[in-house]
Amino acid sequence: MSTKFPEYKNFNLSQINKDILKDWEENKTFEKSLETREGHPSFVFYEGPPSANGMPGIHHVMARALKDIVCRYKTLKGFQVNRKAGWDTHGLPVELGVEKELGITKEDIGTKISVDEYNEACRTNVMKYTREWEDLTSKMGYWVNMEDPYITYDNRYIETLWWLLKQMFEKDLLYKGYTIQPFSPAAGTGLSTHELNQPGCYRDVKDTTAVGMFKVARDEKSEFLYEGIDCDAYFIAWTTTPWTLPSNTALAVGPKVDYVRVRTFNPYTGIPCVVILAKDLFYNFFDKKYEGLELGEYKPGDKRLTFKTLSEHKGTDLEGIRYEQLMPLVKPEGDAFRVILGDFVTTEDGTGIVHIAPTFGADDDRVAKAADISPLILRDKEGKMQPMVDRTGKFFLIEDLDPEFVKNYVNVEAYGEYAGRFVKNAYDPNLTEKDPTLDVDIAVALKKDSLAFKVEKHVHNYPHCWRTDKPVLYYPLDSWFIKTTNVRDRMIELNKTINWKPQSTGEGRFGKWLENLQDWNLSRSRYWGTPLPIWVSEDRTEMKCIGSVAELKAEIEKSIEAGFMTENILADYVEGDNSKANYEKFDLHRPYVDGVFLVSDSGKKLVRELDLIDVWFDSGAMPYAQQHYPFENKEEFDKLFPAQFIAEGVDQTRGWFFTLHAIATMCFDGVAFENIISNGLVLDAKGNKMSKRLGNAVDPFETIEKYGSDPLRWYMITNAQPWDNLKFDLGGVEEVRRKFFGTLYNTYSFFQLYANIDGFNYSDADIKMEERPEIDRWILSLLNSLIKEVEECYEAYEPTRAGRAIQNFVNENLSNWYVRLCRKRYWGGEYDADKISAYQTLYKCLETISILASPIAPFYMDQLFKDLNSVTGRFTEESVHLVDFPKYNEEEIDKALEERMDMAQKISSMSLGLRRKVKIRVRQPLQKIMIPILDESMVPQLEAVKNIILSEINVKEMEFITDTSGVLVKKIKPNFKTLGPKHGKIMKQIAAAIGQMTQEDIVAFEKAGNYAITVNDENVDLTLEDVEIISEDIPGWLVANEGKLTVAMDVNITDELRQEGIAREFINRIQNLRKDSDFDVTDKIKLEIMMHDSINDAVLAHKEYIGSQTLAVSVELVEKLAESEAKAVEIEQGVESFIKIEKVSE
RNA sequence: AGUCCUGUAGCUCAGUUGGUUAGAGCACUACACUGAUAAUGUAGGGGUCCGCAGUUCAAAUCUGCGCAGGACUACCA
Repeated sequence: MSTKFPEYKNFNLSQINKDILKDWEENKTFEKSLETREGHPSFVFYEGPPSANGMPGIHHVMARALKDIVCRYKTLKGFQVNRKAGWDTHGLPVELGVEKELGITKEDIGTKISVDEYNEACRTNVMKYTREWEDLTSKMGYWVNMEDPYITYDNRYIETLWWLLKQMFEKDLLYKGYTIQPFSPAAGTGLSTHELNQPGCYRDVKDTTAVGMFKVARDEKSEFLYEGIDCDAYFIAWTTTPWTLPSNTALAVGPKVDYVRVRTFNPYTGIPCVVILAKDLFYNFFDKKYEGLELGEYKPGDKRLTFKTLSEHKGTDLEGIRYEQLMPLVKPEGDAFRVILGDFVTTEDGTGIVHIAPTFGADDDRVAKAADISPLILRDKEGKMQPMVDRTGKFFLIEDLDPEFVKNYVNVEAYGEYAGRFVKNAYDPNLTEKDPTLDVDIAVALKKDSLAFKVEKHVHNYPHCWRTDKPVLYYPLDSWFIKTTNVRDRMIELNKTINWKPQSTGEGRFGKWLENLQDWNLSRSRYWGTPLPIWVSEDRTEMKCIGSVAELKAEIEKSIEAGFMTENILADYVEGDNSKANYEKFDLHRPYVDGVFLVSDSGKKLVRELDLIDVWFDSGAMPYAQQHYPFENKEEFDKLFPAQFIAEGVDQTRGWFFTLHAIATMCFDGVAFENIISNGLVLDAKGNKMSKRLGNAVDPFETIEKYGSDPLRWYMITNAQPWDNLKFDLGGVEEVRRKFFGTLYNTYSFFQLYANIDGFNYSDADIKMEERPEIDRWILSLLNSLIKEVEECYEAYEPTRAGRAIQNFVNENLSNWYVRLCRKRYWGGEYDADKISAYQTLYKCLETISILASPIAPFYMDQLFKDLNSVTGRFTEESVHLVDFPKYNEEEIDKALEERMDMAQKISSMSLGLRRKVKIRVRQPLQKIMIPILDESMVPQLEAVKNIILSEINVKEMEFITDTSGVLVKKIKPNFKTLGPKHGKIMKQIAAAIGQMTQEDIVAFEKAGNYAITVNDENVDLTLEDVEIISEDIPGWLVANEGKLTVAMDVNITDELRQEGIAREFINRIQNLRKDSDFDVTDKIKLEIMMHDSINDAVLAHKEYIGSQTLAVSVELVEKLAESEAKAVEIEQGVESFIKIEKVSE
């Protein structure tokens, strides 16, 4: 054990970072933090897997610091906190990265490059930055087990996913359907919302829009719309994509929207007609100017369209009314052309009646399905159902359709006009933007047939494919779904049991999302990902879902017997052997699984569905898959699930948080996590998003290298609540380094300096609390309050508050008050009980801080802990991260003491302020201050801290004035908190009445204890509780006040005081000189002072005092000093002397 | 478009159950202190608490409507 506390020449947190890291590695501290907690209750934490195909950024430090803080804290509290790292390895970003690197597109996969080669490239590429990730993890001090991470492409991981999928399959939660999804005909692929949200995808474009006229079918139901008219009635509906009009099969009206029936004329052909539209949008189509005109004043070709409102109807009145197909090119197979209700219909634009083409709009599809309306479907040569537009973006050619279908459903002549036309010119290699579009041609045709009410160009925001720059279509695509809507209510219910930080993300963002939950689209038409383990017969009547490798192996055997396969790719796999080697004998990825054909129970050949599953399923399944459950860890699973804590960015709300929750609900009917922190974004100092492109991204490696990770972590955690966005500013990191770590380091250096001189090693018994001086008991009281507060904050998952409390304690209380006031106790003098108490108290504070702050600043706090413990050996643990969290001692918390020290601080501060006002420096002693006493309890409180105040402000006496003489000028203020509830409305008058009280009134009030006033003929009885009386002034004195406290200062300087002041000036100069001469703190000196009339008396009178303060063995006043060996000093304005100091050897 | 978050000093942030002089740090200015010294303290200037309306004796705080910034989701005639 060392005898000296280590001394540092400089303070380099970056170096400490490296030293401690090395120490942790050598001593296996992380492993020990788990081993020493073996057999303790476990705290379950899940690590959300990052993808290692990109470099880690500064925002990762944020999320990981949060995780680390909680895990380290829980370890201190005695829990065993296993944390397994993981890698997210599948998915589109990986594939796109590889495509870019290899310079290929999706279409090249399987042609220019084999699927096998492609996936191999992905497998390599995805781990490209593994080393950088591991490096950052280590340097930032994030403790997580990187030795044995879970990797989502591992066959064992995939096996668990298959098992989960099979659970869902058997619960009937998997189905295949189609949805309307963004589709890029130019790229021939569907687009994920992620791709659609790339910057610049939504652009303003100018398209031809049309208002179509849908003729109301006249029957019993619609008769009221034909009442009193002599022409046809039409619903009018607007569309920005006229090419979808041939696929119209319904019209939607708003249930609460009011509609009007208007007699007018077709603006293009002048034919009389009646149109129906939303009342609110009436004037968008009819000009107010012509309101008064008679209908008959209109002549065909006129610009001024006359009109007359006939009747009003509710949206609900229109529901169910039938209309004639607008463009009868193809007949639908089922029920269609009916008015339905749509909750999304507004009267913001259009006509308040919405054209529904279920094959080309997501909303359209949804409402049509709900109302049993058929989409307009064609049948192609293979007999497959298709929308009117093929995958290249053109209307199907007649020769590509099933001839039987064409015969029965297609109006060949009418359809032929449009067959083969591209719906956007951009898709047609032969066309430019200048050529007439299909939209225009359709609009023209409608005009000609008197079926268009308005045709115009319109600018709207439309999505474009980020790869081809061409417009996107909404298009029906086949997909596998998980029926999450079946468990929606259960998910909402379970979500209420989760502790979200912040609460609003759980209730609001996540909760609302659950309420509007749609089925989870599981399919991805890609190559690198977990294959869907479903095999289907060609006629789609039979299918099998495979839930394990063993099951697949057995099924392949059957298939070989049936003659569909010749070889079992799983032949070498040994069931029950969970070793890595056994699972590396095969590959569950494409293309290998695609080559597997199975046999159905009735003997049909089964082919695998080519889809991969959504990568979010991979990560959402990590609670089970990281354990290879249920193939391994089946028995102890209740110890591994659910997580007590997870943390990720708020952007994961609909990602990881959702998939974790969904899978846990469906497969285990429980929550996957109990407490969760979702942190906000890390922005640059100006509040902009960081991006490599803009060059404003902060490099975490550089930052840690420069400052060390402690200030970085401390800054990130304490600057703002983690769920608020952080405007990251390196200046803030620097400030934290200086203000918090610098102060703490200074405090330690101070302690170390004197403790080493006195040989303090905490071997003495603890000085009893009651024997310690006031100021020690005070800082210990605060320390215990701090332990309590910090513990509560950590328990509540609020590290920000914990860090701020610690910082405040260190800066304000420990350094700025305790150490400052106690300096003299350490300096010189005997090694007595007071000094021991001082060392023990300061030591205790530093030691406790090192533990309390260790979760946030793991490096420096460990260094501090080790440095302290290296001499005292108070802990057997070698690292702060292995000890137990301190217990606070309620008995040591003394609120009265904290309060009176607070008064002492205020009085000192006011007194120093007064000195400044009259320009009397603190070194000059003054005779006394006076403090008016308003409340008898103040006297003992102030008595107790009297000496602290007097020495702090360099004043000899403190006098209390109880106002019997009436010298105090008092001020009275109403106490709104007590008066408000009692008197309510007349508060203002009461306040005014109190304000007008005279000095005599106040004195009388104080004596009697109550006071009656009359306000608005109402008698109000005031008690002393209802007011606050402070003394404001003492006439003739220099006075300051703050709150209830008032200080009056005697600023007369007697000769005696002046001499003492001069002595202190001397001491100051001598100390400076000692320091300039590089003397050691303990060196003894001989001192000679040159005489000067103004100082001689002072030096003589305080010779002893000067000597004791400057360690001078002799103090001599001399006539003359040679200039070469003496130093000139100015004691006060115009008074100069010379001093000579000389070191004396022992 | 919907949902959620944020808006307080030049900057970064506190601000308890509504209670009457709205705070801290940084930066700036001045002064002081200093054997903790590449520190430190004291004071000063600096505020439409985003706006408007409402509730209340009393609103930075509660309610409503807006505005601005951000995130996510969606994309619609």
